[in-house]
Parts: sequence; structure tokens; C-alpha cells
Amino acid sequence: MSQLQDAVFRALADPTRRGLFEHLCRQGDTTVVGLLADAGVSQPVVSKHLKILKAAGLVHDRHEGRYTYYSAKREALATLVDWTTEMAGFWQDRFNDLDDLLKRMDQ
Amino acid sequence: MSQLQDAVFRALADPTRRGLFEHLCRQGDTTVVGLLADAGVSQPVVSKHLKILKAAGLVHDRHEGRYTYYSAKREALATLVDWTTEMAGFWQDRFNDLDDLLKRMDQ
DNA sequence: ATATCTCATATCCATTTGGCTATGCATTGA
DNA sequence: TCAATGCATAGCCAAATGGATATGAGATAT
Repeated sequence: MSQLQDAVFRALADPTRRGLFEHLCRQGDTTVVGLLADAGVSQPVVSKHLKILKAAGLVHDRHEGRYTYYSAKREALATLVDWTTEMAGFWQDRFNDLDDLLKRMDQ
Repeated sequence: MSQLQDAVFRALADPTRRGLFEHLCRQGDTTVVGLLADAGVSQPVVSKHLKILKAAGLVHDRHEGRYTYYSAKREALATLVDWTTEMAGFWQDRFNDLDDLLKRMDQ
């Protein structure tokens, strides 16, 4: 039960947080206000969720003036991939080079 | 935010439940008592967690006499794969036949 | 300078969650 | 038949969680 793994699973368990992450995966850089409309919760709640996602390594933030742009760190999904791979116990055959795989995920 | 998807993510968020599922993925059919030692919690708690895992479609139970054998339904991981695929936006290329994939997961 | 805007932190609160013990119902063994 | 085993359900409780509002600190615009 790795610490990071636990943080990732826990972070993605909440629908609001998953929604935020999904938004960032689709839309790229977005400010907190930009995420606000879709999220359906108040701004402080969005900030709080983003903090949790960040702690799990799922998002990255970049400060620009008074704005804070958040973006998805899709490489963090490797944690999910790894775990699922291990549980399924068979993907390894197809993905014999996970690092290369992750590089392609960045595109 | 599909209902099943939410149940799966939520079910796997708890370390104890993940532990139970992992055990079942490695060990195959196991009774509740068989899961008890590893779980580190009381029997009723194990039963409760198994119920949640079952509701999420992650495990299956088979009654045999006074025993109840639980087993992992690894196909349920397809929910994770689907979501991650969508977020990562690239696996599709390699997995153009997910059904075939899932069949192989059963082995 | 002052008001406005963006965002984070601080409280606070209701609900959910994850654990426990107690218990009951089958099923099996003596 | 009666005790023991396997398992689920019922309560119970402390802690965690997800939400809201209030507020403050920077940054920008007027």
C-alpha cells in the first residue's frame, strides 16, 4: 500500500475532484475561476480539492500574476496503470516499456 | 460521472478494500475467514467491505454450505481502464479490441 | 490610492465512513 | 440434539470528509 498510490486512489474517489481532473485533462491550463462553473461548488471548495489533487501529484499549478493556472499531470495516472496492470496480471506482455509509454502519454 | 464508475473509484479508495481485492486477485477464491488474517480488521468489517466491493462489481460471491467464497471480478477493472484511457487519451490506439482484452483478463 | 479581482486559508457544520461489539441465522460436526 | 463454525446484519461511535461562509493577501485596473 504505497503512500502515493493511496493518495491517488483517494483523490480520484470524489466525483468533484474527478470532475476537476477530467476538465483539466480535456482543457489544459485553466484558472480556478475557469474551473468554477463546471465544478458546481464554491471557489474555496475548488481550491481545497485542487490542493488534494496536487498532493496526489495529479495536477500542477503555475502562478502568473494574480492567476493560478492548473494543469493535469497525466503521468500520475501511471500509478493507476501500474496497479491495474498488477491486478490484471497480464498487460505486462504488451507494455514491456512503460517509460516509453508514459512519454507518449504526455502528448 | 457514471454510477458504476463512481462506485468502483469509491470502493478502491479505501486501503482495506484494496487489500481485500488484491488478495482475491492473487489468491483466487477465498472465504471470509480466509481473508480475515490479512485484512487486519474484524470479520464483520471484512463482510461490510466485501459488500461494497460486490456492489461495485469488483467481486463475486459463491455460497457453498456455510462457506462463502469470494473472487475478484477483474473485468470490473475495465471501468478504470476506460476512464484512464479517456483521460490519457492515447491507449485506444494500442487497444483496439477491448473485448478481446477483457477476455484475456479472465485467465 | 482605492476598488476589484483571484485565490488560498480558517472556521464551522452536517454527513459519511470505517471501525467495533453484539447478535442471529445457517450449516456442519460430535 | 447440541455445540461450534462461518458469515451477515444491526447498532454504536469517533474520525474523516465535503460543503459553506468569512476573511485576508497579492495583483491589477481605475
